[in-house]
Amino acid sequence: MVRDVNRVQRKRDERVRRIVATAAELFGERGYDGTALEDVAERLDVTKGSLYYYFAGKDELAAAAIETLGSDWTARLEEMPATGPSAERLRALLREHIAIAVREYPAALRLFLVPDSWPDALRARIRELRARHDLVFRRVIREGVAAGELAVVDEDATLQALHAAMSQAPLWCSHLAGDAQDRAMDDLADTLMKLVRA
Amino acid sequence: MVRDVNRVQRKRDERVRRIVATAAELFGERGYDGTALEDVAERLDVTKGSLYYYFAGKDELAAAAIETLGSDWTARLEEMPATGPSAERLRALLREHIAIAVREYPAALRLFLVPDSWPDALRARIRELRARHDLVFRRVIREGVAAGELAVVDEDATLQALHAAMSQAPLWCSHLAGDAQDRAMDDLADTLMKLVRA
Amino acid sequence: MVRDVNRVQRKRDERVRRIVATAAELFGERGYDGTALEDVAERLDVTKGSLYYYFAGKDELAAAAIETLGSDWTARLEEMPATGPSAERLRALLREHIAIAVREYPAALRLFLVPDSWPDALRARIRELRARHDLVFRRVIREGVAAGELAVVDEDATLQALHAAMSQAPLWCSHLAGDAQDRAMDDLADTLMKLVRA
Amino acid sequence: MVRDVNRVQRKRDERVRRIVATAAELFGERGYDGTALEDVAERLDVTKGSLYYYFAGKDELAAAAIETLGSDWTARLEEMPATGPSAERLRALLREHIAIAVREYPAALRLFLVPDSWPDALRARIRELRARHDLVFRRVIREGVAAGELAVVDEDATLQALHAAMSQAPLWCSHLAGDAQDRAMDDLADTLMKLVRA
DNA sequence: CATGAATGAGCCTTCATTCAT
DNA sequence: GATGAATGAAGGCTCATTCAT
Repeated sequence: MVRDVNRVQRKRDERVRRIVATAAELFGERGYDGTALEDVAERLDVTKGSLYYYFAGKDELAAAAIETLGSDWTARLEEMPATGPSAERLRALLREHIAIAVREYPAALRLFLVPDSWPDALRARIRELRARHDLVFRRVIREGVAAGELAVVDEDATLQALHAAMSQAPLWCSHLAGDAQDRAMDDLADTLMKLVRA
Repeated sequence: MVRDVNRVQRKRDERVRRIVATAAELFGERGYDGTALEDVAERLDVTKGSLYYYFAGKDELAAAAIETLGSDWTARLEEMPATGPSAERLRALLREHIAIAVREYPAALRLFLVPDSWPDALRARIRELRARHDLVFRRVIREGVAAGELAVVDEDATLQALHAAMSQAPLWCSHLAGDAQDRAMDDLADTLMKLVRA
Repeated sequence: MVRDVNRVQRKRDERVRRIVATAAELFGERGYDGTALEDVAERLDVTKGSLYYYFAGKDELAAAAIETLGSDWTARLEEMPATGPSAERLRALLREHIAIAVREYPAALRLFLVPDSWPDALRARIRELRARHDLVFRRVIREGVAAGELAVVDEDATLQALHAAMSQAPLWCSHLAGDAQDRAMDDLADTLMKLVRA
Repeated sequence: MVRDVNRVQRKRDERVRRIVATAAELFGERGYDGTALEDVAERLDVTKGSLYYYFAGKDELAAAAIETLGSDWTARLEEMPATGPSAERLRALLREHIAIAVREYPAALRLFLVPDSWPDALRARIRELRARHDLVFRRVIREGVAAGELAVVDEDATLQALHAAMSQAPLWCSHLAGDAQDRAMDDLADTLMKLVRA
């Protein structure tokens, strides 16, 4: 019995996971308005109606997608090694953030930086996710500053600038390929490091 | 007679100007998809259909809005004094750009930085406008670098970062008031100047 | 005074004439639904609104256009020489009718043969015009039959068939050019003459 | 299972069939421009939007309507006995064609003979259908001519004339009833036979 | 659980018509 | 007389949402 309930539950979770992942992809690619539930359903090989069995509506699905996307992204940054000089750690974080933005969520810009186009209910949640995301960078910078390795004019302004620049990277890196793209990402990371130079 | 023609023309121009201004506001606030012609018309106290007397369609209206907004903005930056040390001139440009973004086009972000949500035909034009806009900054930086007053890791990356950060300023400055807002804008400008520090 | 009134009247008539002629052209080319008053106005280099000074609305203009077109067409056929053997006269009439249809009113089909797409008020009038038009051919045929030069299975059926075939000529002759077109029209006329062969 | 799939499919087909039939009726009655999807929906007692579940748009629905109508019609003619003297076979074909036009597709005229009012995409298809339709008659005539039983001035012109006359039959036969209508159709068929008389 | 089907609101666009100037 | 301007009613299309099966 309990076994069964668990199995059923696991199956449901797995299904929800797949739906959310697909939705995140599409919302990321095309934005909230540009993504039709039909598209999500089609990519999942189910019908539109089925989605309503798992989510109350488009907004809820979008919320879950953002949640997932934001959490995954932050998690990957949080998993990075936390030792060594602050500058090196920050450089690595920036580089990884840029790479994720360019390669995996080319339109995360829409998810994180233009919250106004999302239904009201989602905006607050987006802000929260962003704050947690922010913390990963803020901590390193703060440590670096405390240790005298880094210096900033203003912590908030610096973080805003960093995020802004990184999130827009896809807009001008996506069309590059191979080495050229890697180099562009390196250039951006190096450029941004000047913001915290002592 | 000629007077009359002129008067009529002036009146039409004025009307077109108002429509475009209103459209720019709304497109800025809600993005392309989020803005219905109905909304634009309503804010102008006319009916949807009337807009078609002046513009062939939503795209053309959006194009005009972008055009106007972009040109005005660039023009104001181009009018700034072009003498003195590069660093000072650049600082002034950044500060002015930020002020315009925050105070007048709080949602220009959507017009300039998320081109993917715009119809294909408009994206190219947006890119062009942005390029011209870009040139204002690029020129000063290049001169400064040539004169040894400034230094950049990479010109393109630097410009992208500058623009990205400035355009997003409204997202975190708009809710501040008075002095606090001024200080935040100063902080951002100062922070960004580090990107070109020799 | 009287002179003036006359002059004014003549001017008005001339203007009405031009409007109707233009409307006839366009209705002929594109049909009732496919023709916008804007188009008519534009071709006349006036504004849409002006048309309402001369006609109460689209229907009335269309009525006048049909009237004119129908009358002109019939008049041209009525002006043809009325002497000689019936067969020759009929052959000439058919040939001329086809030529007018192909060269001048390529879409008269829409005016004469599909009356259902016209507003109710116009359909009756169209039928009348067609009847008068019909008479031109009917008379010659009747004379020919009476004189034993021609023979028909049934007068009405023959006339319907003649008109139908001639009116549709544009559909398959229009795309031909020069001699080929002339030959096609001759072939059709000759073919149709078999319908009245003794 | 398979049963179910079949049942669902059959139901869908049946629905599509009804929609197409209704659309054909209305397009036939009022032409392409004169028929609003709203009208089609209303006659089917559904809402406009529902039609889009089955057809991508007005054009596609119109295409299906034409297709069905054209195919059915041609099929019925192709099924007629293909033996006996050419003249007799042709006479039978003409008579049947006229009967179908008058009794079942009184407005086919608009579908087949006024292609100019149809969107470009459909015109080509209409032409194709008409060509296939044409072939039924063309074959018999060609055989008859080869056998010396029939004679034509020009094959193309003859076929055009035949089709034109037959398709317009409804315009002047529809209002007749019973025997009178039958006689009118006979008269037309007999009249048209003169076109191929040796 | 999932599907097919249907709905209804909303959007862009066209156009005949009206009217003040 | 003519123009510029505005209106309002359609009409085509999309899509989130609902629901019976």
